[in-house]
Amino acid sequence: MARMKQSQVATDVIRASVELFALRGYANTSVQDIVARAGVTKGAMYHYFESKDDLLFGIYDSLLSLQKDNLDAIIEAGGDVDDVLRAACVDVLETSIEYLAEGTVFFRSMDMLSEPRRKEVVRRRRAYNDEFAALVRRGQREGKYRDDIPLAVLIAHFFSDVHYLSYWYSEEKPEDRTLTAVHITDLFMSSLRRADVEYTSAGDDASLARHNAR
Amino acid sequence: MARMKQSQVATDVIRASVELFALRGYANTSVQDIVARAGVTKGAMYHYFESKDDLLFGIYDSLLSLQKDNLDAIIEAGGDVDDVLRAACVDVLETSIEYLAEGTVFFRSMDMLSEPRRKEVVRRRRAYNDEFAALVRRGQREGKYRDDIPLAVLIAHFFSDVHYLSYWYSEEKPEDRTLTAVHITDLFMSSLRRADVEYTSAGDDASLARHNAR
Amino acid sequence: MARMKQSQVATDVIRASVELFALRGYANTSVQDIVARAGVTKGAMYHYFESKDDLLFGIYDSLLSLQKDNLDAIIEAGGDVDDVLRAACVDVLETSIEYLAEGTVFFRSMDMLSEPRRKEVVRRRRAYNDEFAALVRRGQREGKYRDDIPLAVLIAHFFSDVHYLSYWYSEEKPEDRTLTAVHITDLFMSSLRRADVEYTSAGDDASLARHNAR
Amino acid sequence: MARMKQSQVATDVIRASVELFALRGYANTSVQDIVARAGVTKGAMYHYFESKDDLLFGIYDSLLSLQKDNLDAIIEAGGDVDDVLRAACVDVLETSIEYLAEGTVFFRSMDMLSEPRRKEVVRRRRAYNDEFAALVRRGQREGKYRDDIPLAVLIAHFFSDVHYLSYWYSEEKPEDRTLTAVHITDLFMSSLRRADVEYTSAGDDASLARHNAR
DNA sequence: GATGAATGAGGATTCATTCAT
DNA sequence: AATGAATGAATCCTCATTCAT
Repeated sequence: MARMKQSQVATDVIRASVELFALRGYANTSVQDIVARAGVTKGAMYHYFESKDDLLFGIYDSLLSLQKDNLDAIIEAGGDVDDVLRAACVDVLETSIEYLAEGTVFFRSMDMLSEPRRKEVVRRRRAYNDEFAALVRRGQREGKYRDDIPLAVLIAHFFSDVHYLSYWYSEEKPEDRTLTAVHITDLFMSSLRRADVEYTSAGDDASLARHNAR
Repeated sequence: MARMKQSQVATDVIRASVELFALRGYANTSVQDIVARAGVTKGAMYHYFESKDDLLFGIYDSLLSLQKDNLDAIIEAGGDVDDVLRAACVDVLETSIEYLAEGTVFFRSMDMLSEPRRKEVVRRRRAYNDEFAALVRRGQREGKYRDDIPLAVLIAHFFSDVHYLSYWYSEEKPEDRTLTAVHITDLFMSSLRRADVEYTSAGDDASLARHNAR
Repeated sequence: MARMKQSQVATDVIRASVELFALRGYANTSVQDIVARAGVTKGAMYHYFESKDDLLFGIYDSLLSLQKDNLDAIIEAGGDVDDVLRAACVDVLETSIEYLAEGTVFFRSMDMLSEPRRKEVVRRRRAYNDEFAALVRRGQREGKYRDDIPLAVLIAHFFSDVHYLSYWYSEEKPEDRTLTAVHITDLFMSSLRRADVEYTSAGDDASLARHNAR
Repeated sequence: MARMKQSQVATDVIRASVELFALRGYANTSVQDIVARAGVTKGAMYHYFESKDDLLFGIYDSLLSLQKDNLDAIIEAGGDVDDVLRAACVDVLETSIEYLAEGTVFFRSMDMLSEPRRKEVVRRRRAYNDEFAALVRRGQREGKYRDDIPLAVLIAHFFSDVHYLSYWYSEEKPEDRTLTAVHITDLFMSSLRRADVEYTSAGDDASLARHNAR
C-alpha cells in the first residue's frame, strides 16, 4: 500500500480499524472502539481522517490499488496467455491472503460506504475484472479455453474463490499461502480448459511440482 | 420457507426485511423502514417478532433448512457419486439463485446476528459442508476425484461459487437460473476430476445437452 | 378481604398481581406478566379491571378497609387506654404480617398510583393515624404517656415498625406472627411510658407472659 | 457525598435526579425529565453516566458510604456502650434527615436497581446492620439492654424509624433536625432498657437537656 | 497537533390499552 | 365473557461529529 510517511497516529488508527472491521463488522465498531484500540484520542483521529467512512474507503482504496498495479505489471510483462493468466490468478490470491483482514472488510462492508465511494469502488473493481476477462477471452480466441460457458460465469467462477478466502482460509504454515494460491489457480485452470481437447496433465503436475521444489 | 398460515403482517414484514437487508444491509435498515415498506405499524411487527435480530435469523433459518432438507433427500435417493454430487451442486446453486436476496443477506450480515444465533448458523452451515464433503471424499476413495489438493480447498472452491452468486448473478431469462447452476456445476466437476486420468469429454457435453433438451 | 363472590378470573388476577408487585415492584411488572401468572388472557383481565392502576388500588383499598374496620371495632369495644392501644397495635401488626405482600406493595408503590387515588389513600391513612393518635393523646392526658416528645414523633415511631415489617420479617414458625406483634408492641409501649414515672415492669412481663401461656 | 471536582453537568444531573426520583419515583421519571431539570442535553448526561441506573446507584452509594464511614468513626472513638450506641443512632438519624430525598429514593426504589447492584446495596446495608447489632449485643452482655426480645426485632425496631423518616418528617425549623434525631434515639433507648432494672430517668432528661443547651 | 466535553439526531424496544370478532 | 391482534406514544440509549481550548 503506497501511503508515504504517515504519522504514527494515522498508521495505528488504520491498523486498528482494519482489525476491528474485520472482526465484528463496520457497523458494530464505533469510532470510540477504534481510537481505544489504536491508543489515540478521538480528536487526534479526526485530525487525520475526515470520517469513519474515510477509514473504510482507505481499506478499499489500498487493496484495489495494489492489485490493479500488480495486474498491470503482469500483463505488461507479457508472455503466453496461460502463463500470464496463471500469474494474475496467483497474484490476486496471494495478495488477498496477505491482506485477508482487508478482504474480509472489502466483501462484507460495501453497503456501508457512502454512495459516491461505493460507485468508485464498483468502477475500479469492474476495471480489474475487465482486464482479467480480456485475458480469458484471449485464451478462448486462441482456442485454449472453453467457450461453451458464458464468459461472465467463467470470470465469476474465479473471483468467487478470491472472495471466499476470508470465509475459510486459516493459515497454519507460512508456505500455505502460496500453496493455496496455486491450488486454487490449478482448479480454475483445470475447469477452464476446453473439455474436448486432448490434454496432458503436465500443466498441473508441473506447476505443483515447481512450487513444491522451492 | 415452509411456514404455513402466517399472518399477513408477518409475511409482509419478512418480505420487506429481506428486500431491504439485501438492498442496503441490515445496519442501514431501520425497523421503521421495514414497517413502512411492509405497510404495518411497529407495534404489529413486534407482536410477531421479538426483535430486529429475529427477522435476520429467520432469513438464515429458512435458507439453511431448505438446503439441508434438499441435500438430505438427494443423498437419501442415492446413486453414482458423480450423479449425487452433481445433483447436490445444482440444487444448492438453484435454490441460492431462487433466494438470491436471502443469500445476499446471508453472507453479508453474519456479523449482525446475536452471538448465540451466529454460532447456531455456523454449526448448521458446518453440518451442510460436512455432508457435502463426505460426498467428495467418497469420490476420491473411488478414485474418481483428485486428491492432490486438500479436501478443504476443494470444498471451498465449490461453496465460493454459491456464495458469490449475489455479487454478480442477474437474471435475464428464467431459464438462466438452471443453466447457470449447471454451468457452475460443470466447472466444479471439471476441476475435480483426476488430472492424470484419461477422460472423455462426454460427461460435460452430456450434462449440458441433457439440460438444453428439457 | 371483603369482596363478594368474585369470578375466578378476578381472584386469580388479584393474587398474581399482589405477588408480582411485591416481588419485583409495580413498574417492573407488565400486564402480560400478570395475566400469564394468573393463567388468563389479557382480554379477560380487562373485562374485570379497568386498568393496571385498578389492580394496585385494589391492594391499597382492601388493606386500608380491613385495618380501619378493625381499629374502629377495637375502639368501639372500649376499655383502659393501655389495653385499647395495645390491642390496636397488635392488630395492625398482625394484619400487616398476614398481608405482608400487600404491605410491601403499599409502602413501595404509592408513587405509581394515579393522582386522585394517591390522594384518597393518603386521606384514609391519615384518618387511621388520627384515630390512633387520639388514643395516645388520651393516654398523655391521663398522665400515662410521656409528653416531652411531640405526638407526631410518637405516632411515627409506632407506624415505622408496621411499615418496616416487609423489609425484614420472615416467618419461620406460625406463632412468630403474634409473638412479633407483641414484641414490637411491648417495645413501643415501653418507650411511650413517662420516663419520670415510677413504673413497675409488670406490664411488659405480664403481657409477654400472657402470650407465652396461650 | 465527598466527590470532588465533578463537572457542573454531573452535579446538576445528580441533583435533578435525586429531586425527581424522590418526588415521583424512579419509574415515573424519564431521562428527558432529568436533563430538562438539570438544564443539560441528554448526550452530555450520557457522557458522565452510563445509564439511568447509574444515577440511582450513585444515590445509594453515597448514602451508604457516608453512614458507614460515620459509624466506623463513632465505634473507633469508643466509650461507654450507651454513649456509643446513642451517638450512632443520632448520627444515622441526622444524616438521614439531611439527605431525606436520598433516603426516600433509597427505600422506595430498590426494585429498580439492576440485579448486581441491588445485591451490593443489600450487602453493604447488612454490614451496617451487623456493626450496629454488635453494639446492642454488647449492651445486652453488659446487662444493660433487655434480651427477652430477639435481637433482630430490636434492630428492626430502630431502623424502622430511620426508614420511616421520609414518610412523615417535614422540617419547620433547622433545629428540628437534631431534636428529632434525639427524640427518636431516646424512644429507642427507652424501649431497649431492661424492663426489670431500676432506672432513673436521668439519662433521657440529661440527653435532651444536653442538646437543648447547645 | 491534540483534547475530550458536548451535541442532537436517530434507533430499537416496551407496554397499557383498545377493539373487532 | 373472552380472545389476541393491533396501536402508538413513550423510553432509554448510541454515536459520529464538532468545537472551544
